[in-house]
Amino acid sequence: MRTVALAAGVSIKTVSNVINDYPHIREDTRQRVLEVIETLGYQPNLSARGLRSGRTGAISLVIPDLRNVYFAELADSVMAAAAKRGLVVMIEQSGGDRERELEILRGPRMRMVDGILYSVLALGQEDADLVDVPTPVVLLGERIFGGPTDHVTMKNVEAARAATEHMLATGRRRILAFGAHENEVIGSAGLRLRGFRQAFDSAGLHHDDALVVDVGNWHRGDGAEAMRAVLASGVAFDAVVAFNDAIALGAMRVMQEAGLRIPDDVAVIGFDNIEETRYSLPTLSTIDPGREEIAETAVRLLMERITGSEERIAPREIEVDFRVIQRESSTVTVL
Amino acid sequence: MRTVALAAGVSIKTVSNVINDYPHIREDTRQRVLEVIETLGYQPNLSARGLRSGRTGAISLVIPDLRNVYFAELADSVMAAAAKRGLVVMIEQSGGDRERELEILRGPRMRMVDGILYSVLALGQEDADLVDVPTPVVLLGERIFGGPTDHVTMKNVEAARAATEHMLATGRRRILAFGAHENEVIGSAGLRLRGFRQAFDSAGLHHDDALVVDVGNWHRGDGAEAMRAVLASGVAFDAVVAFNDAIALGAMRVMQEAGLRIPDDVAVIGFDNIEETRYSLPTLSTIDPGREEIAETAVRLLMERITGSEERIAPREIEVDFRVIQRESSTVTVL
DNA sequence: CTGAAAGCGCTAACAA
DNA sequence: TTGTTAGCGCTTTCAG
Repeated sequence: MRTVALAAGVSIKTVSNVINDYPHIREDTRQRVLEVIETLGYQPNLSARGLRSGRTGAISLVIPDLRNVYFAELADSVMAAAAKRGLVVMIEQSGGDRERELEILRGPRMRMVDGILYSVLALGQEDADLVDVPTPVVLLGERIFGGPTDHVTMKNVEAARAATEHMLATGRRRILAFGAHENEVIGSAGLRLRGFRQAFDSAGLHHDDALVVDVGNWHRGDGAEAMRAVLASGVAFDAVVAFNDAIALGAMRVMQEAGLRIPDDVAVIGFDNIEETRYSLPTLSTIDPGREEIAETAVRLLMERITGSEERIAPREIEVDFRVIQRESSTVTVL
Repeated sequence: MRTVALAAGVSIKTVSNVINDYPHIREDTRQRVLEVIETLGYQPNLSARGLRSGRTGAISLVIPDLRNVYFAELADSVMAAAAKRGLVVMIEQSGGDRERELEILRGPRMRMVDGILYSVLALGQEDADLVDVPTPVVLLGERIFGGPTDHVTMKNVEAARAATEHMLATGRRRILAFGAHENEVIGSAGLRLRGFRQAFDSAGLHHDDALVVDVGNWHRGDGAEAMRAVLASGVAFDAVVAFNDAIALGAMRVMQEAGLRIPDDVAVIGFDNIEETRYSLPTLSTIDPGREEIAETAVRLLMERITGSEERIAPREIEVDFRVIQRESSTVTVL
């Protein structure tokens, strides 16, 4: 920078002003400085800037696992939203492990970023206070509500209810609630099960508890395994509301192997609208959780906290809209 | 840090020594300092450290697209390898666009990291010199060989040959080379086609050029589309060697819709061993490219360049071993 | 084994 | 509109 100043015949400060688009600079001075920067190939040292200004231009995205397509797609959307604002994204994987989720939040790495998008699986409502760290945090997901930070999530209850009503509308009655977590009230599984039940209740129908299926980890293999157990148990069903796409796809595979036709014998709907649902055989009906809007909103809220003129604004809870996407797996069979 | 030094009754330098595990410190001094750090909740300022030491502890991973499962899994492996060395990873997506790939490399963001893992799709051999930037770079992928930087890749030719030989061994002869790029010599498509042809040549068999199928982008949808065209053309075939898993899966779907049985009518093998291949129906035979080893090796080489005692070592070309993974899609049908 | 002092490259406050 | 100066928090000589 000193070299640039020298070569352009101005002071260091002027160079700084040019770089930062400080408004009051004579046009020819600016041009001269820009030229010199170009010819010398000068690039600002981000560490120094970070040290001085207290801002690094990076945010962190903490997620359980990139190999999980939902989170890879979320990361993609977050990076797009961040790039629009000139931010880079550092991704940290927690593996959905509680200790690791906390460790990451407290770790020195988080000092390298201006803010944190924090998508947790293991932390729960009782950990709300632990999320209160000096760095701005925007929480994602369904594990903690009413915590000390901004929170962006989807309308889980309503979405699950809509998915279930979609199944009821096609005439199905023996519907699996596929992906429950026993005793969970809050969290994706708990909320989605609640929405599922609401659909039955308000239709004045009874739902057989034998049709509530626990699936531990919501990976494809878990869905496959759980479906095998269901088939082995001999319980009768004509539809599946799966609480995410991965387990829906795993379950579909097992049903097809067992000779069940989808949607003729069993209709299926998932959750997340991952890309693969458009290409599976049959294509999978699902809930679009508004991933891009979630990412965009989360980054926006985080930026507001970072630039922080509104220091004392209360934590905000934002619920993004969803859409029911009907595909082959829940088509009404025309006879 | 000053506060810590004060509270512990030592100098700033001593605190720094403790933090950096400088060897010659009396044990009780170290303990005292560590205690104070703990109680005060001190955390070092990474920007300042970066400014002073010239190292930030971050590396960048430049990839085309996280939504592409192969790259998401690669990113996962890279992050694991980086975490082992205390590094954090910044991911940049290029979209496989040439301008963007170059822009990223030259951008100010790259000043925030100690090194770059650079996985390009659009850049080609003729761009080799452009990759020669001051920051250490390790190149991934098949677009540039013999460039100015270290390079880690898989044995593409050999792997494609092995995949094809696997098909030949199961008695197939009308084998589609699925995913070619016309006129490409280097690059994944070119190399894999070369390996494909080698298998035929050394078996003394002729391969019908009508069975070489161009697929532009190697996304699932492209594979589906290309397979539709093949079926419409009426050309006969009994096996598919697809140059990646995504197009293999897309093609499988189309074949199944068309009533072809896999592997009975058509055997299929892909490339990449993405997780989904273990769960598709049927499960997909594939080439395991040694993703973890690629990531581990790439990070190791990069670290060597960063710590850089071996400044003048010549660029290294490393080819990682692959494995043929046989699954349902290429099982020999027992009659 | 520990302390003092310099300076990494930048921006903010103030002065001219 | 531009220049001068101080200092962000740390590591690194160099002395003790």
